Amino acid sequence: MNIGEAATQSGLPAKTIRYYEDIKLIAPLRDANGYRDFSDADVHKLGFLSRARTLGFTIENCRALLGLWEDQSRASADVKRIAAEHLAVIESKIADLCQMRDTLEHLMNTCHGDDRPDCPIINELASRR
Amino acid sequence: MNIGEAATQSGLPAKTIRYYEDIKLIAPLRDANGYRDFSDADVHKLGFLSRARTLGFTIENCRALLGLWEDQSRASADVKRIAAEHLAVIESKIADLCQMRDTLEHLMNTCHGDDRPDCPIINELASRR
DNA sequence: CTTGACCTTCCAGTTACTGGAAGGCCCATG
DNA sequence: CATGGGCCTTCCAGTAACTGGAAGGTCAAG
Repeated sequence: MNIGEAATQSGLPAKTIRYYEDIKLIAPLRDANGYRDFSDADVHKLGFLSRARTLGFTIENCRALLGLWEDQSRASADVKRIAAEHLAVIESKIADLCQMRDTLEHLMNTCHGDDRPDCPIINELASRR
Repeated sequence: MNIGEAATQSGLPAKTIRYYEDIKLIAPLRDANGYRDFSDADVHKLGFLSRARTLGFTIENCRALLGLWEDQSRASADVKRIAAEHLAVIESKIADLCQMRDTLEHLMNTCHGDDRPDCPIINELASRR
């Protein structure tokens, strides 16, 4: 099938699929006219990538996971380790963002937000520490 | 003062400070030898930028906030609006990450993570939907 | 005078795409 | 048979916010 159909079926934009071929995550065949020809297996792989990316795995994580997926004899521990590392990254990001949110919320609560110039948000950012 | 001292005082790497000059967030004077010469006001501004960036404001947010900081007559509502928009972005990111975390945690709990090949994490990623 | 710590500019790379230009291919309609 | 629209192709550039490194100038100490 052509890239448009593969895009529809996998839920990934055609541009992204071409990019994934560029970085050698997939290698669809080519028709005589130069068009990419995606097999069901290719589309399945794209779906895998789409789901892994949705879970926030990096491209290099995805490359590793694809390798493990295709290695019928890999240990589930290998997969779990990648997932655990990724989970740690996610949790750390969440913690950072929550910290930001709390600080910002606090600042917002102390700022009256009217047309007067006095503003605790700016004051806090400007304060030498 | 030289860039090294400005870096120490502001907590920003010298590279980042040069970058901020590049994109016209700051405009330190120059000594006869070509070295940047940072005033206390410059360093203060760098501290402001550092704190705003720590709170996750984008560079363009920072540019706007700097403008508001230097405008003694701006309304606090202007600042609060930027902060509120930013807060919404942060909260949306947190929600996305929490979603990822929950899904990943669930998958990790169902994966025994030993040396057998069967792995629910991979299976889930591979499942056609 | 040399050494080492500074400083300068410029170029390239990072992540994961995304937009757009220029041009080829395919099918249906007039 | 021509043409138009919708596919497809490649290639180049841009995004955000730095970061690393090379090549070379400056300065203060010994």
